[in-house]
Amino acid sequence: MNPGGHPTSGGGRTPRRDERSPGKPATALDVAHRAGVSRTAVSFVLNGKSDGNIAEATRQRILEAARELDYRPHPVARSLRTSRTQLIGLITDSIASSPFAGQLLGGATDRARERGHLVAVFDSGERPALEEQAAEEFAGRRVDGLIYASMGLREVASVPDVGLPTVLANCFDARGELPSVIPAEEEAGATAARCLLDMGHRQIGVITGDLVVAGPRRLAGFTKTLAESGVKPVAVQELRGGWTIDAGFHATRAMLTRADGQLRQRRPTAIFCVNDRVAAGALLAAAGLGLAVPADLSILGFDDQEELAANLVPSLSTLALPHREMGRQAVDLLLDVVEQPDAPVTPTLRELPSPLVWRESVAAPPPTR
Amino acid sequence: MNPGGHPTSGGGRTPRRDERSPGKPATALDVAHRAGVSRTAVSFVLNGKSDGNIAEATRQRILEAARELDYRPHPVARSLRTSRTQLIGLITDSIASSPFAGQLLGGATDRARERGHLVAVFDSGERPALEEQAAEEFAGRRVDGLIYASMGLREVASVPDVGLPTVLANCFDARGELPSVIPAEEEAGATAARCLLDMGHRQIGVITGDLVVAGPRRLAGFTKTLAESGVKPVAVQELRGGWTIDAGFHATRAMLTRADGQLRQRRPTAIFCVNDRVAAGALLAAAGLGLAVPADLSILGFDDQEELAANLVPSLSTLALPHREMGRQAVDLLLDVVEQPDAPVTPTLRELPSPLVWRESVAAPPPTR
DNA sequence: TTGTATGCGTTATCAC
DNA sequence: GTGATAACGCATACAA
Repeated sequence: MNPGGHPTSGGGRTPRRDERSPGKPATALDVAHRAGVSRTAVSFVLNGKSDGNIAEATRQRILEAARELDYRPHPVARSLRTSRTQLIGLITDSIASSPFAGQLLGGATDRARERGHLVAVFDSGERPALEEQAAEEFAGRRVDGLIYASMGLREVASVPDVGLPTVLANCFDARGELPSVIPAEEEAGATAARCLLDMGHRQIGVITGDLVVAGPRRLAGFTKTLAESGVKPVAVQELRGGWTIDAGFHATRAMLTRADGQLRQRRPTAIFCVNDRVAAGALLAAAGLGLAVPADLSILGFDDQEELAANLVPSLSTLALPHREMGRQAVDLLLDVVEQPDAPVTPTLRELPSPLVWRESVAAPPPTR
Repeated sequence: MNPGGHPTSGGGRTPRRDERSPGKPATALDVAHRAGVSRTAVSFVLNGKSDGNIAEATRQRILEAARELDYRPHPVARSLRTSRTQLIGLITDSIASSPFAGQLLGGATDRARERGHLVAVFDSGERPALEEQAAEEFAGRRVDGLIYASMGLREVASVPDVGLPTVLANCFDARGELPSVIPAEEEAGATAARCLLDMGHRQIGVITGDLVVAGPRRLAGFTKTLAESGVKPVAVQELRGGWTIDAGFHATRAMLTRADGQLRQRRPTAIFCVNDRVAAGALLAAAGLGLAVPADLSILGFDDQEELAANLVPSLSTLALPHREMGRQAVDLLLDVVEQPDAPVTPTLRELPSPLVWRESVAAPPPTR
């Protein structure tokens, strides 16, 4: 209470109460007891509400007592009282099958931790029925909010509404009512184009695919940027269905050779591929045709599928979808609304850039021709 | 709390009190009230302890009341009381970077859900310091137990001990004190061998790698099973470091051709590859050498790296590491000890089989030779 | 400025 | 069989 009091041992006989027997964490009452104050004071100090309420000396005493006792508020008791669990539910259509979803998840858990939250995850495995169920289970568990993450960018028809703050990651809802964070696909296409343009390429080919949402946007940004420099793709191949290494291989051959198997006269000096697998096929096709990459032909991939892109020879320059960052920002978006329950729900749509990952497969075009 | 104890709203209009206004979930007291019994009775019935205590009629009445009110026990309140959060903490060295970790996670969340638990995850991103921190944070959050999962099979030196039940997935501790679940690597090697043997192959090559733990075991099982049939690998290549498509390509060429580039006389009719990337390289090498797969040469991969194996031409037969099952069983192991706190901790080591995934790249050897 | 009393919703211990 | 009553640990309106 006052400096003349007994800051440390109250009685003469060292009862050693400060060393709590392990397994019995200190409670707020213990702290109050030890600091010679009430639980209220403890609560105020530890929640930063001590400003005009608690004397500085008292505050210090409480802080010290808490430290000595290694006090941590019991999260469950706190939750019961505040009706906030500091838990986020993340529902995804497939963590399991995508190498990217993990990045998103990693970003989300990281950021959540920074903001004092845990992320509980549930994988619907592409079974929409389970998503609804998962949402309800999370709601029943009183999570503070929900994140829906999809593996591929897509528009989701309906998100189960269980009365919880919800944000979308790598997807968006038709009615644009929910905050969501997605890749800026058009910009990514533009980045790819600029990369090739800046290296001096003018004869540019593109192998695209029937990607539902992302594809057209990406291609639009690509061709538009090209057009702004007065360049038109010299060749375009559209892959349907399987964007495999094999498909990339054949598409590239078709793009580079004539029917008789000879190299075309007028052929691209650079090819932009819809994804890294296709780019891998392109690499192989080039090798088969005696074209050196990147000396004779530059190849730019998409996705930064690490297991693949970094291990090819030559290693693949590509664009990395911002999965990790989507995870982080989805959490931010969500916690912002969780922590401001009264604020109006702004249907934010954040579009994140896909950074270029420079490796070996892109260089300036060959001087001649 | 309930004003006047009227089951319906006080006013004459819109009685419908049983349809709780959303946002105000029914409590156990509400149920007791509505069924005209005490909370004790409700608790007994809902926790299955009604056997000799509650009259069947009463039991039914309570059940009905609960159903009508759509009562669900408040998990936070329950946790506070039982000091069990029904939460599992999963720490992994890299969800993010591995396509497999997702499977493990999926299996874990699935099984946890079946047993009434949620899985909160944290990705240390290969930073061991963070693992300790994560463990402490989970402990502070009062999770019921911890799972450590690693991306590649390995022995872990020390697992942070935060006084929580812990099990290991896809790794094991040096002292064998912790329950853990890992792939049966030797058996997997045997399975691969038997697969090739059963198809009639006797000239068998293997491209292995310097995989720390799994490699030797797997190879041991493979060669042992071969030996039991009196077969010795006709060629063995060991890859160091990068197990890339490219490495597989060159290793396969080396295995199939002589120094002058001609096909060897005595060459394998089947090759077992350390992983699917290497197998992809083998596929390409075979194609380059004019060998048809699987007609002239069978290729068996390992890992079932889906993005790759299923999309190659021909698609790759391979062995799938039991990641999903490891996740499931890790949860089972963990919850078994969580639910039997008094039982002695048996340092179980479960070894799970890697199923063969039949696709196109393996067939009988060519008749001649 | 500090202390007191109460509620969050459950489970568990007893007397009745 | 049943029904009060006490924790669990924290936060806070309100009284001192």
